[in-house]
Amino acid sequence: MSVRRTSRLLGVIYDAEFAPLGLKSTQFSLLVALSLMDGAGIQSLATAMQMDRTTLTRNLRPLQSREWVAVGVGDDRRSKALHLTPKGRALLTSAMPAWERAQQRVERVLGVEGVRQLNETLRRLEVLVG
Amino acid sequence: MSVRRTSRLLGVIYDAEFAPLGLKSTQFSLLVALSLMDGAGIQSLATAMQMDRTTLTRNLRPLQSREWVAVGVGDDRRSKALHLTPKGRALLTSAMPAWERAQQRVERVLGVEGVRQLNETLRRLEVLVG
DNA sequence: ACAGAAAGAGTGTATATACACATTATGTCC
DNA sequence: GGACATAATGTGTATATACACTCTTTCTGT
Repeated sequence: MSVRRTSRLLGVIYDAEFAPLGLKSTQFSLLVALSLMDGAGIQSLATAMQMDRTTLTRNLRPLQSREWVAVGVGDDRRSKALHLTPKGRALLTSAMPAWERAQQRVERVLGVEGVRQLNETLRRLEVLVG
Repeated sequence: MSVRRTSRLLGVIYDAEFAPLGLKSTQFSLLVALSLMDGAGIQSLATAMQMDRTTLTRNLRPLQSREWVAVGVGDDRRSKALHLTPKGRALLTSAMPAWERAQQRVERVLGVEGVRQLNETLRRLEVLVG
């Protein structure tokens, strides 16, 4: 349960930096992923982010209504083609400093080695779940 | 975001063990806390678990409807007195082996040292927020 | 004793998460 | 080329999370 609690606490740290932009940490990570996978469908993006497909569908909604993300029809008409809008790209750019600040707050406490260990732990757990 | 993903992954691991009991990992941790703080009010339990008061209020609902937790009026009539029911206590007992199994699955992957490091990392992050 | 501050808790609203089931488009096998 | 499997998504439902606002009860200063 410690991890769960920590997840909540970290959410607070990042959200505090993002709040002035009307952005949440989960939304930020989604926008980052999208900037790296422009045109991707829902399933492939969900897989890349290791989150449930239906969760992603719903997380996209606030991003659509704020016009940060555009959802088109894919070549395969079953699928969607997700794109950052210019507005979304601009927001992401302006959010980077906030992200940096939060990141540095965490790194100052854990140290570079601590962050590395955390990621190593995460990788091992991923094996466990598949 | 690593911590957030780790939190989700661990949730999956524990929930898989608890599922046959109709129990979720968040609910388990709430029942454990309550077994240690019988008669506590909402604010004090929320503080102990480092979660938002209003979140706790709502997390109690499914536990009440399943009759695992009873909510009475406190001496101070503004406050509530939270208690595990006999049914809740029995469930908690029967859930312990499932918790052990999940715990061991994690330990087998991370090692005792890995688990120690993870807890150390989490402790440091708490300082950052708390 | 009474007015106002403060404490304990609930509700409205919005987001995040995921399982089971439904829908629609595509591919495959005779 | 049509029946059937499969793939990409969406929806219904339930839980988890938290901020802003409200309500009720208790305390406190005079």
